[in-house]
Parts: sequence; structure tokens; C-alpha cells
Amino acid sequence: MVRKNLGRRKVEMVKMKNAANLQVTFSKRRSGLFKKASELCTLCDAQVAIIVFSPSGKVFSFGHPDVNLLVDYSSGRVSNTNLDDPNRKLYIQNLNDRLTEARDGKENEQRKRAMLLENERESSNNPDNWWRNSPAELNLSQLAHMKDALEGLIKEVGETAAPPLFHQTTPTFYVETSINAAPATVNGGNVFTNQGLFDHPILAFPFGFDVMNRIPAGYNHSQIQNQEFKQAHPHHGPRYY
Amino acid sequence: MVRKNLGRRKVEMVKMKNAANLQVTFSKRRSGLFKKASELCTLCDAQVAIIVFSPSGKVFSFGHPDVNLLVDYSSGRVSNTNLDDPNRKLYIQNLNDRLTEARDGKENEQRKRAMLLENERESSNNPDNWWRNSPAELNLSQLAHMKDALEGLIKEVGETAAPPLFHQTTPTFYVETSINAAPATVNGGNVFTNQGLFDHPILAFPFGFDVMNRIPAGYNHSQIQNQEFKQAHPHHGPRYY
DNA sequence: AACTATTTATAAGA
DNA sequence: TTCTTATAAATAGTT
Repeated sequence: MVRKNLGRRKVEMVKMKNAANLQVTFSKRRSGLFKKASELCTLCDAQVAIIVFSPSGKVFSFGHPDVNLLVDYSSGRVSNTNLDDPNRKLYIQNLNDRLTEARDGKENEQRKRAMLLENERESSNNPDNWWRNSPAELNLSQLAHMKDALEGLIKEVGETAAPPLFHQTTPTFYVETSINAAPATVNGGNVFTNQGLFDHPILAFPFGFDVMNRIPAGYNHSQIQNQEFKQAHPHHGPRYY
Repeated sequence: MVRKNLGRRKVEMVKMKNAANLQVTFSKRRSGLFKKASELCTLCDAQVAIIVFSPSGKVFSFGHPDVNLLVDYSSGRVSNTNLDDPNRKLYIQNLNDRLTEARDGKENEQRKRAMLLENERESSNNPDNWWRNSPAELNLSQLAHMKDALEGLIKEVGETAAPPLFHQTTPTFYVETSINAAPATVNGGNVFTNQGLFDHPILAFPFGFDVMNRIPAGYNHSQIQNQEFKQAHPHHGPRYY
């Protein structure tokens, strides 16, 4: 009797040629990636943010506890007074690290920074370093001044109206929304896909994905809330661990 | 004869209790996550950015082609004139999407946005929505005005001095650096870990991780360049596909 | 979207 | 930490 199914086969690690296959594989693997991320969060108490651009230009995100918070946080755009407890903890921990470092030798730090700046200038021919190529050069104190002005402005405007880059409501659980993809629910993070992220952040209201989570005892269940954007979303069901 | 090794065992999906085990698992799984991401990039021509905060406060990142570019991009902080080709393509694609959307009904869009804003106000009691709580309220045209001012300022300052959030040099290949973790090389992305990211981005020069990639025929090899931050880094060796 | 034979990831143990 | 081993989990190709 012949086998009905050859089973999984090894695949060469190069870009897939068959477009249809690529799309399916992308979908499966993105799913797998987000699940792995979610497990890392749950199992190891880590915080993870993922942004994925599909070859066709769709944007997907995973975040625990929140993509925006983690991205903002890692870029220093969030002030400590706004941080929730677990994040404040991390923040303070890192402030302490900085402090220790400063105690170990502020001058040494400054030399390192100057050196890095120099290295960066040298590498400005690399096309990947376009951001380094600038007609104007400001010294650190000038930058500090600019920073203060900018900080104030961002604070004033950003806190009033800047929406998160990705629209999430409930940490710890995740929802996946896409016109073609089925939503999935999993422990440990929030997942969104959004093709309308490219407005300027100050003006953009990422349209389309408002989410309500219901969490019956023992598992997590999520649904799209906003009728206007509801699609056919066969439910993948919760994952039990 | 008794088994020497019980083999992998199923693990309950809750936070691990044994701290030592947790650390090992975190390390293995983070590695696995980055590898999966890398494969997704290679196989499906996707672009992926990942930020991971370990429970002990370390920061790791993976990015293809570049964490900073993807993060900046998704937050609208990068102007299209600065985008490299593949990113410009994506950018334009999304501009087109927005255009289509606008053509389909600008008023309708505005109603959606107003509605979302309303929804957001209602949910401002949720502690996760702290960013929505603001004493002041601006209308869209006021915001547009602010946006323009802010955009100019950000462009002026940001392009001059803002360093990437994560320090990367070569797309397509990755390096992993950490005091305790061994570096790994893999096709499809850049990996960094950095505990010093928490300066304000305008002032911060993420210190410590400048990288040079050597790419012998057939595989990728990476090393830390800057002597000042060199650690003992047993080499994991390249991955062959 | 479901199905399986395989490949791949990884929990423990050494 | 690094290596091994047996098992759990992910997934390529099919239906």
C-alpha cells in the first residue's frame, strides 16, 4: 500500500519561487513565530514586540504587554511617570544600570561615545547608514537643547492625540485580525495586522481594529468589537496549555 | 537496560519556577525565535523586527533589514525621501492604499476616525490606556498644525543626530552579542543585545556594539569589532541551509 | 482548512 | 555553559 502523504520535506533556505506556496508558508510561519513569542513571554516572563511586513506589504504585529509601549520604551520616548508597574520596574532597573556605569567613570563613557560617533561618521558611505549623512552637525549640548524643546512638544502633542502604533486593548492575550487570516487566540501577547499605519502618527488613527477580550474561566477568547470592520473570522479557538 | 535520557518532556505553559531553568530556557527559546524570524525573512521575503526584554532587564533585538528602519517606518517617523529601495516600495504601496481608501470616501473615513476617538475616550478608565488620558483636547486641524511643526523639527533634529535604537551595520546577516550569550550567525537578519538603550534617543549613542561582518564564500561570519567592548565570545559557527 | 510523515526545536540530564 | 538524547512541536506537501 502506497503512502498517501509524503509528509514534511526539507526545504532549502532560499526565497521560495512559487508565489502561492510562499503566501501559505508565510502565513503558517508567521503564526508559528507569534506562538513562539507568546510562549517565551509566558514561560520566561519576557516582554516581546514583533513587527512583520509581508512581501505584499501587510503589517502584522505581536506585543506583550504592548508593542507600542515596548517600542516607545526602547526608544526612550516614554517617560517613567507614565509607566505601568512592570515597565517601571524595568525602567528603574535600567536607570540603575546607567547610574552604575556613570559611577564607574563618566569620562570614560564620554570617550566611548565620542569614539562611536567617529566610527559612525566613517561608515557614512554605507547606504544602510543614510540617516548618518547630514549636512549639519550639532554638538551634544546643542542637541540637548533641541532635545528639551522636542521633548516638550512631543509630550504636549503626543499625549493628547498620538495613538499607539498598533491598536491594542488587553495585554496578556492576543488577537490576530486580517481580511484573509483567521484570528487566533493565545496566551501571552497581542497580535494585530494593519495596513493603515502609515499616516503620520500624530494624525493617524489606525483604523479598523478595535478589540474586546472576553476571558471565560480557563482560557482566552477574543473578538473584533467594532462592527464597521468586522470580517468573516472563523475562530481558531483558544490554545490550552 | 535503563534509558540514560528521558528526552524532551512536555512543559506546562506557565511561568517556570526554577530560576536557573528559566534562564536556560529563555536563552534557547530566544535563539529559536530569532532563527524562525530569520527563516521567515529568507524564505518569504518578509521584513521582521523583534525586540525582547529578558526578565532580568536585558534587551535583545532582531531585525531584517534593520530594526530601527522598521520601527521608525511603522511609526511614520521616516520620510519617504530617506527610504532605501525596498522600503520605498513598501512605503509607496501603502501610500497607494491610503489613496484608494481616500477615494472610497473621505467623509466615511473621518466618521470612522471620530468614532474610534470616541471609543478611545470611553476606554480611558482602563489603566492600559493611560496615554489616552489628557487634560487637553485638540481638533484634527489643530493637530495637523502641530504635526507640521513637529515634523519639521523632528526632521531637522532627527536626521542630524538621532542614532538608531539598535546598532546594526549589515543587513542580511546577524550577530548576537551579550556578556553571557555566545554569538550566533544566521542568514536573514541582525541581532543585537544592548542594556544601554535608555538614554533619550536624540542624545543616546547606544554604546558597546559596533560590528564588522566578514562573509567568506558560502557562509556568514561575524565578530565584534570594537575592542573596548569585546568579551569572551565562543563562536557558534555559521548555519548552513 | 485538514491531514500526516518528517523535520526541527528543545527539556532534561550529563 | 555545552553536548547528548529522546520526545514534543512545527510544518511541507497533499487532499
